[in-house]
Amino acid sequence: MKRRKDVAQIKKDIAWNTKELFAQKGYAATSMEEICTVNNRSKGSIYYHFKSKEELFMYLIKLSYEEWIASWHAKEEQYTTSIEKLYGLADHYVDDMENPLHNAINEFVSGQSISAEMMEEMLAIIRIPYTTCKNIIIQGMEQRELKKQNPDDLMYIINSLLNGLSTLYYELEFTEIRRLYRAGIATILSGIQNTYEKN
Amino acid sequence: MKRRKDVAQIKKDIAWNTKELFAQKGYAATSMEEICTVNNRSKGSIYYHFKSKEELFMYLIKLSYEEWIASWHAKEEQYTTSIEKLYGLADHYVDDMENPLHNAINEFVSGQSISAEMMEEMLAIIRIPYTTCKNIIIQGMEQRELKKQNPDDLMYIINSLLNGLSTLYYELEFTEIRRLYRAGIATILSGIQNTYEKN
DNA sequence: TAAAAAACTGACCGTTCAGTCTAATGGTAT
DNA sequence: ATACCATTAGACTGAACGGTCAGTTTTTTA
Repeated sequence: MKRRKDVAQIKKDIAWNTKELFAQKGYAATSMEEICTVNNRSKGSIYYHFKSKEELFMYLIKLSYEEWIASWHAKEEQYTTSIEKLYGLADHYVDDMENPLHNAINEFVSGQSISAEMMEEMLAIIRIPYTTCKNIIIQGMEQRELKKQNPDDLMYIINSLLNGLSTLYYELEFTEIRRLYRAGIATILSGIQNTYEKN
Repeated sequence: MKRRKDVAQIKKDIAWNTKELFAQKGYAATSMEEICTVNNRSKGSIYYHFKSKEELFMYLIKLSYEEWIASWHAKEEQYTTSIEKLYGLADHYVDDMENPLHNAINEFVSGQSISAEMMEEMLAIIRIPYTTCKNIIIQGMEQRELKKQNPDDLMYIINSLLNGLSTLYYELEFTEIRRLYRAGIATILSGIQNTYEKN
């Protein structure tokens, strides 16, 4: 009863092969023909495994975020303090930056033809990194490494910073970008305001 | 010798009418037919004023950023300290957030069919807010309001934070978002790390 | 007021797209 | 060997796309 090939694995392969395309060109501008090309597969084959472009995209998004959170949990164990974890999280964002599906997702959900439940599903996926960040923050406050304040606010702020830095992809070298991510965390930790009076 | 209508004004009208469309649906997913609809104009009329969809888009981007920097310069005068200006800049980002062309721009430049000089032009436009931010930072350091450090680093960090926060558009209320922008600046100013030893 | 120029229209064109259909392929069980 | 069926290939479809153009209407010119 065993199949020639593991169908689930084929679906994953197709999705991963397609990630770079969606990440670089966006959802609408990526054609099914191009998807066929990068997969060395025919249209019939792709449509045998996915009933639509939309479904393939959603599948890829889910897969990517599952991968993201899984590899973070693996990394997280090697850090102890929450401050180390914040720097580690910054690194994790950098490692993931080469294929930023973020823009494609925004384009996808902004397009009119999206059902309510799909929207809900997408929002739930997007919230994963927020939760990850929030947990670190809460730990940091419990351990008194961080000042006590609204954890949700801080979660949004740190996540926005790390997301926003990804736009430097086209402007700076990779090592420079990594340095800036860490500098961003350092800045948020220690602040930039001069505590001495002027003069 | 005066024309019935000012051609330059018509071009601007068309561009502004189209802004929301590009902002919400992205570049590729916005069709010329839709652009005609929101302008109450025929295809021929649009193409009479713009030689291509691409040109219309570039024109809109330029216009938007000119508007952005102009209205900022008007606001800036009412602030004195650089810290006030940073909060003011955050507000300015919020005011501009309803039609974020940012994603459309990313999609546009990532699409393959873009000439080198157009790419250069686009990058120059995108750099406008960076420069704006940098000037505030330099002033802040000169006035000793801010700690001395690499101004470029800080410019990238603050800009990334303000850009990144815009993705909260779909998740939070407008007043909540405005509060978070200010909280973001406050956080960067004073830092989050506890300066007391733990225990 | 007649002629020229500017502004505009919408049918039309070639191309590209997501998705469909059917025939071919090849592994597996009997 | 044969029958079966999961899988694949790629020609095909209809809709939608960006862009063009011959021709009409409106305004300016002189």
